Amino acid sequence: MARPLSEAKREAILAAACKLVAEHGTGAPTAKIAREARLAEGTLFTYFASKDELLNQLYLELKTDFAKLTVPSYPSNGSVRDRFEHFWNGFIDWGAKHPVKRKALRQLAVSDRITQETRDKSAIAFAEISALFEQGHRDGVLKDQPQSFIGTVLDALGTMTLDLIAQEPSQHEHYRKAGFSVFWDGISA
Amino acid sequence: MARPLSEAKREAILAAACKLVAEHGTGAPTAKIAREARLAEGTLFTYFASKDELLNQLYLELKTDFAKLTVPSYPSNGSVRDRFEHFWNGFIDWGAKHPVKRKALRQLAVSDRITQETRDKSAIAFAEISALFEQGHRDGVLKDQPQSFIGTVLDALGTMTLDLIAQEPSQHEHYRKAGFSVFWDGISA
Amino acid sequence: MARPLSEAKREAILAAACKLVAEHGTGAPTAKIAREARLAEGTLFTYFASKDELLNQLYLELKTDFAKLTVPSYPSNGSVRDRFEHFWNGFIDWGAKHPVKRKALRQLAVSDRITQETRDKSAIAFAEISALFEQGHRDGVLKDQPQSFIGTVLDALGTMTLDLIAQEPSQHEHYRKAGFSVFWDGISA
Amino acid sequence: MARPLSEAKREAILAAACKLVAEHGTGAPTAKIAREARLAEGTLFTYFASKDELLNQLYLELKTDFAKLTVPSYPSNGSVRDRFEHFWNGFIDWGAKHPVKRKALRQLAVSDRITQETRDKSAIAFAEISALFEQGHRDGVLKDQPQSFIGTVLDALGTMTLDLIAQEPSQHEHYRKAGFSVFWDGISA
DNA sequence: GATGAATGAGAATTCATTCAT
DNA sequence: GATGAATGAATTCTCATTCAT
Repeated sequence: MARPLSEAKREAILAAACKLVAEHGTGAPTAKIAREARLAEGTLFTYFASKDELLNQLYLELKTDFAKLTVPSYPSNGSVRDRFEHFWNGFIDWGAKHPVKRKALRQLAVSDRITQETRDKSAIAFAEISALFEQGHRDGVLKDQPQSFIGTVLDALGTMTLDLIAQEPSQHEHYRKAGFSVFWDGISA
Repeated sequence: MARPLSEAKREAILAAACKLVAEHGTGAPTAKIAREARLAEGTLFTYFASKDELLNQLYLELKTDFAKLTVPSYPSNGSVRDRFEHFWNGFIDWGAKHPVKRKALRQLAVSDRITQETRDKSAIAFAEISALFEQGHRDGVLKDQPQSFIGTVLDALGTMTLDLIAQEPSQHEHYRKAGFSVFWDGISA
Repeated sequence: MARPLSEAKREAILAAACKLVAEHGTGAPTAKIAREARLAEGTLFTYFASKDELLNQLYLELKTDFAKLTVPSYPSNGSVRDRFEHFWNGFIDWGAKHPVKRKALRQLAVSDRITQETRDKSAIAFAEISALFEQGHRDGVLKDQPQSFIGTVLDALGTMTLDLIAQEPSQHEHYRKAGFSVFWDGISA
Repeated sequence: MARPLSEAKREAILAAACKLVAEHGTGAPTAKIAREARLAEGTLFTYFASKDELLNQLYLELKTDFAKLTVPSYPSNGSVRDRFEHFWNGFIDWGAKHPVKRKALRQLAVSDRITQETRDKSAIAFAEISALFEQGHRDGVLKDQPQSFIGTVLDALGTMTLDLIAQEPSQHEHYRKAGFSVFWDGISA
């Protein structure tokens, strides 16, 4: 290869796309994304074959990024409730710290340009918390529902909590706690 | 008057917009919306001055439609829990019956073309359930959180439940019940 | 005829067209013209078969109106110079009094929607000052040029003078006099 | 740079716009202008951000082009009258040689799409003949009027002369001479 | 690989004109 | 005759993508 694709440029494009999709939805023009990334219009297409591919990659990147920062750190000892709360707090703090990424994710989530394949792949990133769910079931502290159901509740209430925090940042801790209370009381047996 | 503006046509446009926005987001072309409504391209603009106005009206219409069908029927006697459940069931059944309207509403909700004014107006449609929240507080059966917080939880879990039903229509009743269980346990004191 | 066309409406349309063409050129929409005339969009077309016809009629009307108010009053005795000056003053005062009509006329004059036929017809309205030109020639006070040339000089300098007055209305009399001085010194032998 | 903006294409667009504006006024469609310039519709907008900008640039270009060809060549010795006549002849010959440019200029001059800023800028191009006006005043050969007035007379009579020549090209020299006679006799003391 | 000019298929919107009422 | 809704071609401008440099 004469000159390898630069990872830095790839990430600059994704970062730019994230910002513009958050602000203007998936209709954000590729030309603006390229400019925001300080690249020429055409260069974007050597890194992503099409806008759809860029959007799908971005979705994946954001989901993975979120999983990476949230999942690994939770304490493997402690009660199931504590571990869920630890996870919840990571979830909320990540989202509150990266409002732009969250907004972009919301836009992408409702777009028909994100394929089912991409959505499926992104779910894998969360596979690692499965262990937590399983233990919860074994211990009988969770309602008798499939993991996917509880995961969905988590996502819905987490998203909601982040929206509330986005509107009133000063109430960050209050909403984080209130949200977890609803979550835990809602899903525990 | 030569020919009065036809309410039927206005509604045909809204119905067409609903369908296409549900499928393709707010980027759905006005020309396609008009064709779907069996009208000429230009006619759309005698009913709605601009695409933005159409989108905002559609949002309002869907929210109001939803409120109209859901809100009024709940029994004014019975326990707070029963009344919440009755409301929840109306919410879920409406959404399950009108998946297209729901999808359109989700698209519109994240679009920056829906003004704050429109969002505020649409909130008024739900004013009538306030009484239910208030009684819940007076009776001490709800957690000590502002109405808006509980309303948001309701919306988040309701949306989630509808998404689950959309994926597995045969599990309609199961998810409706499971969703309410999470909701009630999550918000009751 | 069940109901004869109303002369008042015809004139309302012409007046409205005059105003809007003056402001926005011949691109002024017929719908706006109709509204300005307090008529329905369609009504305009029972008075004028097409926009082009309206524009041509307007051109003719304005030219004729101008001729009617300017031409007839000049004194048939007096020197050729005095009579020219009298005519000039009528010309300028009409134009200064009707700036909207003048602006409309300028827009129409450069438009390719005004046919040669209309332009020719409008020239006829000025036939009556021919006598003045002829006498001027006979008396040898005018340069040896065809009437049309001197008429054109008159039009050019008159238009110029009116533009200057439009810019500085307070200098009306000054410019009227200065303009005539250029005209007369320019065309007299 | 990948491919630099081509000056040739810019000029092709201006030339095409000139031709079509001369023929059909400022309403000439950008699509036709692009086609006339043998470019794709969209390409026009990489050279001019909007139709208004194109129109304003065209106005400026034509005025400047005219000034460049007319102004510089006049002899700095000789009588004021001779120098004015030299200038006049340049003016007329340019206009007669470029009837399309002249027609376009007339259309643009009455259009409200040409901003005051553009008009002011274009006036600067003529700053160089100021010296001629000033000397004329010092020598007392001109009527006691501001430069702008005499400049306006020049423009009005020049335009008129060119219109006459456009109608009868064979009389070019006759009208050029007759026009100057009116101008000089009209403005000299 | 990087650049950005070139492309042309849409996009929203306007408008002269027609015609049902 | 009057009305104004209906029409759809035309208009300006945008944008994903290509490709010459």
